[in-house]
Amino acid sequence: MIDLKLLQKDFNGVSAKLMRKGVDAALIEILKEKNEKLKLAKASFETLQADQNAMSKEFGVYKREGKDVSELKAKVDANKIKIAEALEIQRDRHEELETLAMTIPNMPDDSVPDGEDEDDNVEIKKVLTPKVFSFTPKEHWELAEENGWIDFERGVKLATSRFSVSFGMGAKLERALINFMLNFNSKRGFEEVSVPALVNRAALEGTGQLPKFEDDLYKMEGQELFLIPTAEVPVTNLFQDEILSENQLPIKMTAYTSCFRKEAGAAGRDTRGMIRQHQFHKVELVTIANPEQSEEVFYEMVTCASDILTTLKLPHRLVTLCTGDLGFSAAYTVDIEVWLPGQATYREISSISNTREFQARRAKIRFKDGKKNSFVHTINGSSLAVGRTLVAIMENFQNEDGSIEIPEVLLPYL
RNA sequence: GGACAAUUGGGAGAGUGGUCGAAUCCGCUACCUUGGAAAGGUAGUGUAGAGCAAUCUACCGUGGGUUCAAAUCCCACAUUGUCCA
Repeated sequence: MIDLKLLQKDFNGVSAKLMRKGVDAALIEILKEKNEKLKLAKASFETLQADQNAMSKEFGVYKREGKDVSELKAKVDANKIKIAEALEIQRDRHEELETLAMTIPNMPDDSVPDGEDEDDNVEIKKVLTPKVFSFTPKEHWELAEENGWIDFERGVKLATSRFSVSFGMGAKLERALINFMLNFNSKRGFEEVSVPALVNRAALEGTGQLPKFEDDLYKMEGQELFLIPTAEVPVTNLFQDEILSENQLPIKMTAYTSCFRKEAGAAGRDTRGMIRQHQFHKVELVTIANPEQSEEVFYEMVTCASDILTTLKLPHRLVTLCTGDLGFSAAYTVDIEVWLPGQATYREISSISNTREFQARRAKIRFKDGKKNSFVHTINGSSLAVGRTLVAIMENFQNEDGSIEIPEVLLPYL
């Protein structure tokens, strides 16, 4: 959530940053007004309540001394009505403010380039050179079917479109990749955690998926539980409402989970193959950090994800997301895009974001910062989407006859 | 599914309708003591909001209610535990 105190203090600065992310200027103005109105409402309620408390104390004294309380009671009763009214107003205003504030995205960092969409993202560097094929490389769905690794029709039969089934080596490779990545991350100091795939509303509000993006989440019938769209949600919220001690930080974690997304806004995109599925496997990295560490940890995580691809010998590039492509909670994001020869293009395989205090403020994750409590920074990133990694392996390591070389580092896991 | 019990600050744990933001112990922090440490001693130590400040407001699982006044009484819900099916 946006820092309302900062908004009051530096309205122009904050609104300039939010406007870069496409937030309507009028909305920011309204937010500020609502915040001021709430403060006023609170102040008048608190004054009345203070009077009430004082009179109540006096009441006790009167009783003890055996004095007549009827006059005092009349006063107190009258005040009570005012308090009820003031409380009502305060509640309404609080709710109004909250409703609006929760839909305002994080402020982009100054270093984030301006831009409309992914075409305006800025390449940082390329790692490994794509191999030149002596034949026309096939797309992964062809290879997957030829090798009997993935069955798209049967996925549809079992569920609906955008579901698939892996068989044999396809399934083994998925499992191998998951284990390989988790081990890789562990060696880099990320503790492995295993978390629920269903979470409640508070968790999703904490990381910013709710209230704005409910349409993209699968919700349980008759229960306030949702399937997680990413492990970022349960892992980050592990520390919801906690005050950590400074020496616990940074808390570096890695988790494998299935992820579930309705892909509501992606109708017609990537309809073939397993690039965009409703359910997919992902190994995630999450760090809860001291603000002083967060930038360093962020790059550590980017490097970690990139190194996994390098170890797998998969060519990829790093790009900085522009304002238009930046997610709701992120202050800045680096995407890693893997080379897909079949499509002759780089496709997103990982996304690492520093949300700074944004999620911490929502989820109330703080730490003892000397005498006072401060919000931590939260950084999350995919240590690779498993399905897309499998796609990359298929397309990059295909032979002319349609067979596929298995990356050496995965052999021990098969 | 049913019966009963519990839910208090970082942890343990007390709490009479008003003097309770809450005893006590542990922990933690600072200081004293020491050559240094331990032990011991002294003081401090929940969170959030408003205010220059004094100070004020809210919070004892969650949400309601009774009352001038609720951690304390009532109701509902949640969670945990024990017992029964």
